[in-house]
Amino acid sequence: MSKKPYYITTAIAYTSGKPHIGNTYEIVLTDAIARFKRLQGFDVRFQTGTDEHGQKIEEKAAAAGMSPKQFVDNVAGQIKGIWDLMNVSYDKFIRTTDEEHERQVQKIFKKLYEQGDIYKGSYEGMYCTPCESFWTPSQLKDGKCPDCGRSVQPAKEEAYFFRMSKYADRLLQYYDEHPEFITPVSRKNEMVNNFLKPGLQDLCVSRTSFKWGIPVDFDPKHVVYVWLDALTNYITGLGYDADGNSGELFKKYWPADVHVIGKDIIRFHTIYWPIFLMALGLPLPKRVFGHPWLLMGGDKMSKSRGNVIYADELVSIFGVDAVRYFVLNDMPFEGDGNITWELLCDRVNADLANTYGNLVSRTAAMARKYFGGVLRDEGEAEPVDGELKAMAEALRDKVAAKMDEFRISDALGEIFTFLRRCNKYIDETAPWILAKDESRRGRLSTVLYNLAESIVIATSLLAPFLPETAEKALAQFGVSARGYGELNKFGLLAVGTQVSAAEAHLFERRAYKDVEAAYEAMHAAAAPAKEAKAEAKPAAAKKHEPEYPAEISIDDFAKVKMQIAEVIACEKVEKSDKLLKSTVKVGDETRTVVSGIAKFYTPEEMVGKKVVMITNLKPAKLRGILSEGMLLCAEDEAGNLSLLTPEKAMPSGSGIF
RNA sequence: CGCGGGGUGGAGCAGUUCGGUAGCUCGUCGGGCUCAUAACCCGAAGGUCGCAGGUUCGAAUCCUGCCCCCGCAACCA
Repeated sequence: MSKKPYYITTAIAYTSGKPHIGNTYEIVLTDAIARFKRLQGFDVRFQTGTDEHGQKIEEKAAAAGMSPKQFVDNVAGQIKGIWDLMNVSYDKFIRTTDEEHERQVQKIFKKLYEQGDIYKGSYEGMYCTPCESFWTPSQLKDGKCPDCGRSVQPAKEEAYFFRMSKYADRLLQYYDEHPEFITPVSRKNEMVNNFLKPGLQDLCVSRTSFKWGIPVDFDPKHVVYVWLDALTNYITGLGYDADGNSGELFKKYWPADVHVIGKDIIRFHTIYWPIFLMALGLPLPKRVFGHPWLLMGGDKMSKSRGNVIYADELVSIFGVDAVRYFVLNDMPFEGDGNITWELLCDRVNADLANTYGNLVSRTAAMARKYFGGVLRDEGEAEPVDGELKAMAEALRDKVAAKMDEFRISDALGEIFTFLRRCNKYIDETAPWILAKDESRRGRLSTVLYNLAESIVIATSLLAPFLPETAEKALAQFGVSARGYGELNKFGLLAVGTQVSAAEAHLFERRAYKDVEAAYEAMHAAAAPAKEAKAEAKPAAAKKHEPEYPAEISIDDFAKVKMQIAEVIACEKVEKSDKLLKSTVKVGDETRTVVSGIAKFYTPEEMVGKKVVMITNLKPAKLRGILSEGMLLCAEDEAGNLSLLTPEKAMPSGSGIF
């Protein structure tokens, strides 16, 4: 009997930086599903990888003084390192810079072009240079830019487009015939109502404004734009060939059983990707699972700190499986999940250490103490045993049912409900009392056997989620994981099995205080002065990490003209929570500056301040107001801002060197 | 009228599709037990299910309006 193939993928990670715990969640989630499917006997292929092209990477690489390729090699290495750290059992790690992928993307592009699905067109419209925006004639106000009111010029940018509308009906039909295609189903209506019903726009699939991408081979000033490049990884990674010479893997595994992705890119996976596949004449994936996001809880943990948490930091404090457990267990099926240090401690202590770890220790300890570590079963059953056995035998299918719906947290819940039942069984049978009575030795042996057997079953089911721990736990009982086919039967543990003589705790309880201290210690080395206010916002902390070149010349510095400016008037910008519009005097000149400091300064206190301003910055419009410069601020880790002011009174207009 | 998600005992969540005694974990309090990682077991307190209307014999669940929070977007020169 040959195993049924099961192809599962994650979205490929964008190589613009180190992935945080939220990104890591997706891969762990997918890994748990993949491992569970393997346990169930499927021939699983699990693919993940990195998305490495695009303007943003081109820019980041330049800022870091590297070539784009060096840059992505470095980040892809980091990402792979974290996936490996998390014990992710992927079969293929694809990179969009892989030669074979690039070659196939070019072929696919050409094929779609030749069959008329892709056509050459252009963005067209009236262009406002300062705003860097295109406008349609109907958007213009009196023939001028609706934002800044200045004149616009007709402009055009050449690009290739994909004819989406042609396939819309077929796609809707596919949705109808495959109600499970979009999971959770609630997202389906969103797609239909927002994108399909109003009529699909053609999708731009090439760019000329940057170079770091896969060139269109018959028109090399274009590079293939992200989605056609990224999405096709799912087939190129299997050896798909656009000329019809696809490899064995592709024949075996395509179409995918499930694409696991973040809910933000559901649209691309449930509209554009199926349509690309239709155009290529390929079957569509069976399912797309859009999981929610993991958010860093608002600063609920005492003194706040920067909010971005990385998987490797968590692992160094809690261990791999505790982190896996947390993200798998605490992520709701639909709504976004929260992560806080307190919740993490809570989970590790209550579930992993107390319920599970302690159950394993106390069972093993009793086996050692009462029977020298040998598990026997003298068959003295009592009615209490029945409930335990029935629950154990039903567990496998309950877990599987939850897993089929991707309800990971519920699946774990089933296992832990059973583990709690095991703890209760110990109370009901009170082995320490049986041990005092020589005539109850037989009963005692049966109780311990039942416990060990229950642990083996539960642990075997836990293995896809906590692979390392499961191995350790089973080793305690001198056995290896039980096959799926036997997991619904109670009583298969061999009599005479020897429990390991060494005591071992699966998980240690963690005090919140200690965890906090450990985290601080870890950061003390990297960032000495880290103190934050409760208002710290993750975005603020993250955004201000410009990647500076190692050094610049004095000429670079000389380009920036900074002067003292005096604020003579200031008001809040309407409909903005961050912006203040200031009128400043620089020498004899009066200028308007818009600054994102409303959270830290009131308009009243701004007036009269002498501040440092960049006066030769290209003007830009913010909220429709032209800002003619920039006020310099210092920003701490928490995102708190402080304006820079001269230390002694200086006249406005003074230069700064 | 930008888009979306959410408001259920102190905390985190389930339940809302197809209305019918409000459920789980943690925490708190009380009790039990001692094999075990101050663990485990039992019991209790604690909820106007955001607000206001409506439909209904009956609404957390359906309808209408409103309030609040959070993402995204806009925007932080």
